[in-house]
Amino acid sequence: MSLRHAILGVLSATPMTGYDLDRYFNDSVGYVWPAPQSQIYPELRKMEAHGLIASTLAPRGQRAAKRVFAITDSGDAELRRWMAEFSPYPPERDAFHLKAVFFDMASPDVARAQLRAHREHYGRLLQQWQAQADALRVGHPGLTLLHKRLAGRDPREHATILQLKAFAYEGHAARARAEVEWAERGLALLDQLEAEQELEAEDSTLVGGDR
Amino acid sequence: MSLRHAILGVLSATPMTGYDLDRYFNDSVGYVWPAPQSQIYPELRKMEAHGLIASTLAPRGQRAAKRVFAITDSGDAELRRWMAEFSPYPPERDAFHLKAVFFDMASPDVARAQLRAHREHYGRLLQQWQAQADALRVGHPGLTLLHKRLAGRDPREHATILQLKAFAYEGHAARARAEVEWAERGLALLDQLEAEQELEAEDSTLVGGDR
DNA sequence: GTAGTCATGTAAGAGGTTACATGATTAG
DNA sequence: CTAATCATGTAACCTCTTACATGACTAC
Repeated sequence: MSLRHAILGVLSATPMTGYDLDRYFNDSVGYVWPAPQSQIYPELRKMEAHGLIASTLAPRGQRAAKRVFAITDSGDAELRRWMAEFSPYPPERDAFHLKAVFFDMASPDVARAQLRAHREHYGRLLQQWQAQADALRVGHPGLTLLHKRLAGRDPREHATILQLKAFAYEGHAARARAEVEWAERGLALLDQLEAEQELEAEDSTLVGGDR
Repeated sequence: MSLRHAILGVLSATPMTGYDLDRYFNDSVGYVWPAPQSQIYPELRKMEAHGLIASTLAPRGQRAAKRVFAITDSGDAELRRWMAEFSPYPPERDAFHLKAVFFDMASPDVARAQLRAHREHYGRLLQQWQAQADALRVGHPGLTLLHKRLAGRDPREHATILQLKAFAYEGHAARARAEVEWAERGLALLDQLEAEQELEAEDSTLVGGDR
């Protein structure tokens, strides 16, 4: 049910169409819950049926219309209930870490290539998340949604809200940094293990008496 | 398809029944890909149909039999192909981090309780993973599956294999540690923000001239 | 006019969760 | 004998992915 709460959270800042939500979740830098529109539109209709959100038709050009969704009191209550609830943690399942468990089945070069790709991948994510957090800390967001959210709150709260949002992004950044550092330790380990192997090979040559 | 490769990886150490795999994935400390038996048994049959594994019936007591699965050459090739392949990364989707994005919607006490629970959860995981990695580094595994795996390998490789397995567990530990540290930074931030709020409240009282 | 964006949907299928169901074997 | 473990399955349901489909609007 996390998509539902992600939508409630976003709509708590401002009303939006399904299309806007799709762009926010998947295109914008601040995406926090990636979801395809094939999931978003049906979920919006379910949420409206449950009374968590309400839609109005807004004109779009001359003939067309678009459906704008706004959070209801019931939706706001559900968001707050979820915030206070201790949600169960899903099992830790990570395809790359699974692969790492079997690195001894592959050549060092294969393992090295995998770890390099892993480092690059999380390096990119780290940059993104950290930039996002930094932008919030120094207070020049450039984020329209955040501005709308702040507009509905007491100005004395603004600094606190920015700090908390930055903290959330730093959580993603911290994870990414842990992956980068782990991959780097792995690359160093592979070098070390290969150097040891070569030493052993030399030793056995000497013991064998071939020289 | 990660369950498939998790199974191939485990069966590359020794043949097993579906029940053994279920226990390894879900009960043992070294679990790397949690999966219920309702997924394991059908997957085993599919894999056998594809020739990746082969089963033989082994006697069990007097009347019953059990089906023991062993990896085939084709399964071994598939495992190696997957090891060298660069698998796409799934989108980052984390329910707790989503919740953190909306901490400004909740009271500091609610956020604090959430972060404490988060710290405890990952603290437990960290202990588990780190203990696992440490046991491997000092070389007293106590893991039957690992012993079976080593039995099929050149003794000169044993130290290397143990180092690589320990490295894999450290990856999980590193993630857990990042979560614990992030949660602690969050708790400190909440204290700081609340202290600032109180100062502001005092200031406005003074300005208001009520004292 | 046409390309790109805005806007909203449907359908098939993979992977995962939870619950139900059954029966043999072993340990006490 | 009884409880726990061994062993193997089915069924319903949910989430997410990928692909297909349609049409209006806007900028050039």
